[in-house]
Amino acid sequence: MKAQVRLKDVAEAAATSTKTASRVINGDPRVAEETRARILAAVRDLGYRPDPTARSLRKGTDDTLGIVVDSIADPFFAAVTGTIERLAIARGLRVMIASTGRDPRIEATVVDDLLARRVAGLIVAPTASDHSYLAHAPCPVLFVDRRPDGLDGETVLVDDNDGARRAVAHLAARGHRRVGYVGGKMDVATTRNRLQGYRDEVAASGLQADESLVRIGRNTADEGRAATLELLALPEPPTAIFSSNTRCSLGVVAALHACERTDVALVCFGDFPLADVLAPGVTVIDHDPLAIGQLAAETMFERLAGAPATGRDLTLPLRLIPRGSGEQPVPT
Amino acid sequence: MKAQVRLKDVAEAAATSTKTASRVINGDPRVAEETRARILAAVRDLGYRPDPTARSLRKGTDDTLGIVVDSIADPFFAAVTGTIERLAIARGLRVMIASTGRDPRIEATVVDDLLARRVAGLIVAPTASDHSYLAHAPCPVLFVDRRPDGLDGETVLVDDNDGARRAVAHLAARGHRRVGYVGGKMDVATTRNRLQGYRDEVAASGLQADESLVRIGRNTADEGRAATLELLALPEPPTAIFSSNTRCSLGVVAALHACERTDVALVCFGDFPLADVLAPGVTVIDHDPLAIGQLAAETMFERLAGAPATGRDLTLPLRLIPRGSGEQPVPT
DNA sequence: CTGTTAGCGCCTTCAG
DNA sequence: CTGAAGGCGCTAACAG
Repeated sequence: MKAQVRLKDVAEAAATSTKTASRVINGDPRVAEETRARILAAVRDLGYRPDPTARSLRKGTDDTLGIVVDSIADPFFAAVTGTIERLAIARGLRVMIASTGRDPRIEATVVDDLLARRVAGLIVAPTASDHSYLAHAPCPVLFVDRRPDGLDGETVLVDDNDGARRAVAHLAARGHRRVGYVGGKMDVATTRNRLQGYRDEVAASGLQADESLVRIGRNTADEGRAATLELLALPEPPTAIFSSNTRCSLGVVAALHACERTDVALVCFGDFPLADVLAPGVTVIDHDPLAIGQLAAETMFERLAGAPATGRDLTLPLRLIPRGSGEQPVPT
Repeated sequence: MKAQVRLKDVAEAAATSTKTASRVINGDPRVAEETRARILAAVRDLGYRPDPTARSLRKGTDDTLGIVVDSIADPFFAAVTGTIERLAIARGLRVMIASTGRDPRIEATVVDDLLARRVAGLIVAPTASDHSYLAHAPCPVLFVDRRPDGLDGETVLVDDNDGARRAVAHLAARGHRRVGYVGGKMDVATTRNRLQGYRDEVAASGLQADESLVRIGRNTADEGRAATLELLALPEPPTAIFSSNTRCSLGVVAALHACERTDVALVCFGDFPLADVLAPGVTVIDHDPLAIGQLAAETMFERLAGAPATGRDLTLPLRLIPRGSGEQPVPT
């Protein structure tokens, strides 16, 4: 491998000092035009590329954005992360992505590492645990999808409670009185808020508040499928189901189709591919991951540019998309 | 923010030199037990964490793996990347992920940047362009999904040609003579190989080789949908379709269902959620992204440990999963 | 077994 | 407008 071209080499080739070369590289205007031209020529000739590591060590900061999510393989987070990355690159920023697997200890480790690498900013989907240690982070911190515990962090999210309420209200309006709930583990705020919204609307609409209709702790399609079968096997099964996340939804849909019970009404939190192709189409509460990613990225860019954090939630709107499954009537 | 704890602080607290403290941190055995204990105590007391940037600058290498893929939002690459990341973290390695958007210039930029950051190893899904510049990379390089141009790089992939052939042969065995092809742009080797496999098998099975049946350059679900409608509108439409990638497949499936033409047989390259739930279920050639990620990660770990690259392809097996759509008979 | 010296490549003083 | 010296935090050489 050929030796690395250093700033010093550029300076020598241009018959000047490293500092002046550095000024040109960093766009400092106080350099004579002629000198600048000579240095730029040398940069081109030698193929000089600044060493980000050395720069980072010296400046104490890096042009990298840290992103911490549950799992990069989760389609929701993949879409959010992909959007942020695209916009970051367009602004000349790099991106480091790390997954937590929803483990607070792993989260602490990867966040520590990212901070040690002097990231310019940090975007985190927080797991359940105390995040007060991020109150004095040396860089802007922005949360996505969930509010952090123990800290008034600025957060980009949707109104999970309201979304769940609207889903249940939609079913209630079609006459359903027994609505099942399938959702994830309660260690995640998103899940808690959606379940709360379900319970709020069950109470508000005067639906049957039967705890045997509530199946939580289901984080995979297989668990969602199993939960659905359990609900259908109840002595008094629900006539409608609200699925609280996409992983579950894929299992719920699979179970209903496998049992040929698509007469059971269904509303899912989160859109997914082919939801509109199934028969009946799946009615969803859509929370657009691209919009979330875009708002997160733009907010972070503002913080990096010096705009102070509001500390308030940035709430994105939800859309209910009726496609058929949520409009199934109560069997007579 | 409180000042960073440096190695020097640890050394002073332990009444020794930075070099000895460094030895302890790095597990060098040639340190007296007593000194080691004193230093470890100081590390704990002060909460010392080594600075990866400084270490990287000095050592000329980093414990970070670079991953470069088309798009982190693509489910296939999300799954591959997620698997690699999980395994890397388990081995104490960090991961930097970058997307190219299939643009060779962006690829060159992000690869350059990753190399400038002294990544320990690089895993790349190459875009169309000359990759010979990676022949002398200062770290192990491994390719995934596609073979690089202009370079005998070690590559983890599946046999795209064979998979396409098997898909077409499967349809031919059911009596189909006119099989449509829907696929992506030809700038990607994967696509070229799948189209070649299609053509090879069309010839081998004596099917009708009609170029109007071939729709390439379709990289999104919408484009896949449009291509399907075009095929169905032909004076002599195909009785079966082979879809060459998942993005297309989602559009093809949507179009067939929207037109109520699920009598048209369909085999898709790449499995996707709900493929087994649709009616009929979608027959696919499955290339397991988790297995690809795992093999890539493990191969990279071997290279990092010093095992020389074989320079040969690491080919993973493909499975044809019949679910109904690929077994539709020719209408009589 | 331990410590001193000298950088890695860059940028920030502070003088010219 | 330009340059020389010093140091970011760490570790490889090379002594002791």
